[in-house]
Amino acid sequence: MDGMTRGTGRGETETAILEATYRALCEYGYAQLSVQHIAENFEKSKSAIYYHYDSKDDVLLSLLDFVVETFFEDLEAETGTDPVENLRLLVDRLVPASLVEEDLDLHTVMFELRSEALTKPVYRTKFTEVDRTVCQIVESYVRTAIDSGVVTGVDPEQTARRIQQHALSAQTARLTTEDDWAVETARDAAFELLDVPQD
Amino acid sequence: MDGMTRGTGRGETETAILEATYRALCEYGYAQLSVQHIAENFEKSKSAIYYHYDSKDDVLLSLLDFVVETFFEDLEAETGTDPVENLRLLVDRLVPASLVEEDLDLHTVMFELRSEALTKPVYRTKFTEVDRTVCQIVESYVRTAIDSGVVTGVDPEQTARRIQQHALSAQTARLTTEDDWAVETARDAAFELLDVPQD
DNA sequence: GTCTATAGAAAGATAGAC
DNA sequence: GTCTATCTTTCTATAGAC
Repeated sequence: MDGMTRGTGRGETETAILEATYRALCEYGYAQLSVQHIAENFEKSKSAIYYHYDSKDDVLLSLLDFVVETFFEDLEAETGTDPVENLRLLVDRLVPASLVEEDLDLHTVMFELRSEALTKPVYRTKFTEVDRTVCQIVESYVRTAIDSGVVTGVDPEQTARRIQQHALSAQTARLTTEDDWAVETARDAAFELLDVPQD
Repeated sequence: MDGMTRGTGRGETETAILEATYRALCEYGYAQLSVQHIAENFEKSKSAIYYHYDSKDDVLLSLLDFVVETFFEDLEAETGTDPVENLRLLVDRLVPASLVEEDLDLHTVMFELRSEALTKPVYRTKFTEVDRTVCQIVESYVRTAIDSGVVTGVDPEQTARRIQQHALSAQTARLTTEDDWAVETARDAAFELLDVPQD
């Protein structure tokens, strides 16, 4: 039994293909990505990819699910007992001041796939769900903080939506411009909404 | 002399090619775009495109300039005399509640090109400049409103940056999800920053 | 399941006539 | 400047051996 693939309906080879696609997508971007590029990041041959997936589109749709799973696993990892601290950590993960390479790659792949939502309804539906789920997670954390009495005077739903939006704009700016003040601006705004200091 | 091309260094045919590329980009998206698709939206042949441009990349880089010019022309159009009203109109153009098809296409093309900034430094540099310029424009409008005494208690630079970020997140959400509350959230937040009612 | 080899289509780009 | 025709490369996907 492979720990990485348990319960996802993906075997080891499928996972290896998706990881190769992930790396190739970081390197080339969606527009320049070919099955050959995927194969170069994969220990087996190009044909093996077609044995496990019907088409290039099929691989990329599976990658979408794979990446979204990873994103939410990272987002909800290690929760403590202090509601305000948990909220702070959540916002910090949603709008990180800086990214280690691993997280930068995840954001890059997410954004590359998101950009396909402009022309492909399946992608659009998926990212609608992603953004809704982010809002729901933030909202639940805000509600817990309110119930504990430490955070007051905020509307959980509106606050969650605004934080999600700040995360989205920070991500877009970080990945598509050279300026990093956008991330700081978004972080400041997000923490201001909660009347919670950043550290 | 053609009014549309004056001072841009583009002839009629170059402009027609860029307009065709614009339409093809809306229809197919950057990843699926081919020179053939451009030619299908163009009255002349594929070879004519190569006579006027060195390569597909060359066409798309020219489109980038073309689209950015159009964006800023639209943004700074028709200024009135009331500083607060001008500011309201500016924010309304940056974060429109809804888009007519023409503006939706412009935003779509801008976003398709922006997504290339992840892998292409030239695009990244351009969008860095775009976002900076948007901030500068908003900042100048805010300063004018402050000088007139109607808007008070805001830092022009920070406010401008936040408004630009709200515009970016609204655009991303509008183009990549099915939910439209994101746009309302961004608009509300932007107008709140100025303590100016939306209408 | 994985390989090599290749079919078949589409891509970017050019040649040469007009 | 624009055309048709074509070159060359690259792409997606498959065939058939192992």
